[in-house]
Amino acid sequence: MPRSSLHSRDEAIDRAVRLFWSRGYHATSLKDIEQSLDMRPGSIYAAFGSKAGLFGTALERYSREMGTEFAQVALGAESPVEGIRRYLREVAKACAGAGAEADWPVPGCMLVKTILELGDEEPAIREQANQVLAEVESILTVRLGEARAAGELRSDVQPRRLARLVQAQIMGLRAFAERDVSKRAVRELGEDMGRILDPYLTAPAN
Amino acid sequence: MPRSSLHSRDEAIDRAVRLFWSRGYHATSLKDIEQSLDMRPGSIYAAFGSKAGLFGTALERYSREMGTEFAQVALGAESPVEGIRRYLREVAKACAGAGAEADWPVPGCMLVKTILELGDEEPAIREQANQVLAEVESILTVRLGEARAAGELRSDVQPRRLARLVQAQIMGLRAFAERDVSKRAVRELGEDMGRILDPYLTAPAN
DNA sequence: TATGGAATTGAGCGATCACTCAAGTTAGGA
DNA sequence: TCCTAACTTGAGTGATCGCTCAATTCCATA
Repeated sequence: MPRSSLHSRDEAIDRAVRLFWSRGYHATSLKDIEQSLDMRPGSIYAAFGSKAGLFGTALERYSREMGTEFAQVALGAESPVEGIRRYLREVAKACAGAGAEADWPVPGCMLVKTILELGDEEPAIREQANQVLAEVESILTVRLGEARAAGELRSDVQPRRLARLVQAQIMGLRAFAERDVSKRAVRELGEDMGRILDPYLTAPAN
Repeated sequence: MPRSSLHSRDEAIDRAVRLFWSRGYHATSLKDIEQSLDMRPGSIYAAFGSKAGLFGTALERYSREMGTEFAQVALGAESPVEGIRRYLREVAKACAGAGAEADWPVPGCMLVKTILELGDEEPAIREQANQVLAEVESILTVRLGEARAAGELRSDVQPRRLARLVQAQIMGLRAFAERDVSKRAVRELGEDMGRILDPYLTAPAN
């Protein structure tokens, strides 16, 4: 009976991700959103409820995509630790190539940008980002626990603690890449961060 | 002949630092500034020109204070590398204790928050933050060069490259500390980041 | 003590903010 | 071929944005 939707919700969310990811929450106006999604205020609010609602939906999509990307890169490696190293290299590459036309509009992680930008305002969104970052820590913890069980990591390694160190590497790498710095420097940094894991290995590296 | 100023410019800038540091650029309104500095719009604009001007002045003050803090902590140590390690520990401690009443209102670095928040908008401010971050890299490079010259670091260490790794540690540590995570986790992270330097030392670390 | 002038005030500027809703559009079912 | 209901539209809401400026205050000097 009804009229069908003109816009694909999927594509709208994708565009919102790029928009909020690059500009952040406050600097993105509804005018920007109307233009980028090619939707008028009424449709936007019918579909997403509010600006904060759209941001939350976009953040959820971003988290899922980043999770998939990590799984693809890391699980394709011959070992958990090598998977993390590969991921750091891939992140560095994506950071170095970031731009409007690229996969990543900016190097910085949208989750980190969110918890840095939103303090006490919009606590629901902040909590959402915190939740995802906690999940990332747990995923890394599991992978590193497997690595220890497999004998790749020293038996005295604390998986959760090392997971936090790894997560902080990713945060640091992506924040560093927002500087006005050469692509080479970013790739070298990704490489050096991978080597941080060496002292945690049972066997001496390479 | 004229009327003397009621407000201390110094104190006004200090308050602006805390305000912008915690809330960021966009989320801080002139209403907030009026309240925090106890100044009316006219006085604010007479003294600082614009909101962006005040932010720039605050960013400059922040940078100087952070530079002083690093110098005090790092130069008091027995060696350059030990100085950096001490600084990472001190940063972790400050992050863990951050809050409205503390020295640091939030853990995140104002310079990093700035380059993450401001993209193409306000390019002058972004450039200012970039400049300071480049100076920090250079300061670390010099210190690490001295460490290599003194035989503390292996002769094949590239000071600039290691400096970038260290800077990314600080960025990562302070970004991580914005998560809803225990103080203990933050302090452990600072400790673990200090140990990253071990493989770069000439003498085996204990 | 009178006064020149810097410092301060605060009402209010136009612009933009996130958001609403009545009216218009359009496809599917009867 | 209507009718109906979901979808879209865009002018317009009050609030708030960064900012201006004429009027006022009050100290340092003459």
